[in-house]
Amino acid sequence: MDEQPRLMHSHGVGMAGHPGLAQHMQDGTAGTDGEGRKQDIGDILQQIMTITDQSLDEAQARKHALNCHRMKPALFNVLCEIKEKTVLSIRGAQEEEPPDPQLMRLDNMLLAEGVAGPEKGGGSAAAAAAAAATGGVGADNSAEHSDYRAKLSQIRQIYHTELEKYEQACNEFTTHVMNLLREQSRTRPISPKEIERMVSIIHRKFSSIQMQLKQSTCEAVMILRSRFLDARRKRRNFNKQATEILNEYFYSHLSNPYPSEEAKEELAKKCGITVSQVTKKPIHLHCQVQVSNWFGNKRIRYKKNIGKFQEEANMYAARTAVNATSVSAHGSQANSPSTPNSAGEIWTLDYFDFLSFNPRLTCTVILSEDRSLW
DNA sequence: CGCGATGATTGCCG
DNA sequence: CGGCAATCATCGCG
Repeated sequence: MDEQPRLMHSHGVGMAGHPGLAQHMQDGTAGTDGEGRKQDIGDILQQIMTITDQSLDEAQARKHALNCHRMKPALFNVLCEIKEKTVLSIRGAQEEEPPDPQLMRLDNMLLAEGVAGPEKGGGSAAAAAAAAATGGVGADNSAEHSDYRAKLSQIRQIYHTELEKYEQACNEFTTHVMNLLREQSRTRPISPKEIERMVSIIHRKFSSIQMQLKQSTCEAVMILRSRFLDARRKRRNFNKQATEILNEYFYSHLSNPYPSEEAKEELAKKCGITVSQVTKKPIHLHCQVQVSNWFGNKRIRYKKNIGKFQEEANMYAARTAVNATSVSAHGSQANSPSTPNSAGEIWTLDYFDFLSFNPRLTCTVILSEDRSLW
């Protein structure tokens, strides 16, 4: 290594250019006769003709010599510094980026759908949950669900292989570029920092590609969802037993048909309404929601047209009354109002407002109960 | 096929 | 956040 400083001269590429050429020039100037000159010119021409043959080696040699120059590291550092000041300072501002909210949204969704996350764990856990939930009532829709799950796992697989492919490509490309830059950094000023920046640019580029993948995967899942699980498309009526139970509760709590969370859960369990009905959100605890839906619909529809439900009401009231008398002793008719509206109000509506709004119902209500109102 | 029944969704409100 | 009211979209019966 200590002989490097002399390399340039020993190779003869330093200042005079072509060594042989310089030699001959000197010889030429030394000679005085025209013959010698002609000879020299001929030599030069000859060498010029052959110079292209040597140029590659020549360049290599030159490069090598330059590399090994003792001032090279210092010069390189200075150049890097200058470059950094001029170039990097311009771009330096936009370096850091906050985590993209869109990307986070996509990630969350993929995770929630069981596409991302643990390869088998999330998927099979969700599948198991779905299967367990379906076990209650739906023999028919378990087939639907399995179809859905199959498609979903297909999507998941594609997603993962693509993701892996991208990651691999990213790594390969990064190392390639890094090698290239490292190689080039021997002849032109490239600081490690710059390489780092390049790498981060590459990563950003690839992650934007990944985001596209995530986007399209999300879309695919949404389409799958709307195809298979959109409740409105694939609505199933509750079976007869379930509606019986729900109606029973409704009419026996007619004065306050607002089941608590526990009651809803109880009802859902009793009816076998698990997630048998299709749902939109991640398959979770939708039994209560369904019960809530049912009660919401029932309340509103009952209130809208009590007359139409009168018969039904009487029927269930009679049934609960029979049950009450047959099962228990006589005194406990606390929560079995055999006729509706014994409290004088329909839940939220004041009684008199209600009457004035629905004159045709006055007969029903008044005749049925509560003479004290007269 | 038409129409009422019905479960689910959406927007609004307290 | 839960309930209400309106609305949607499918179901199921005649």
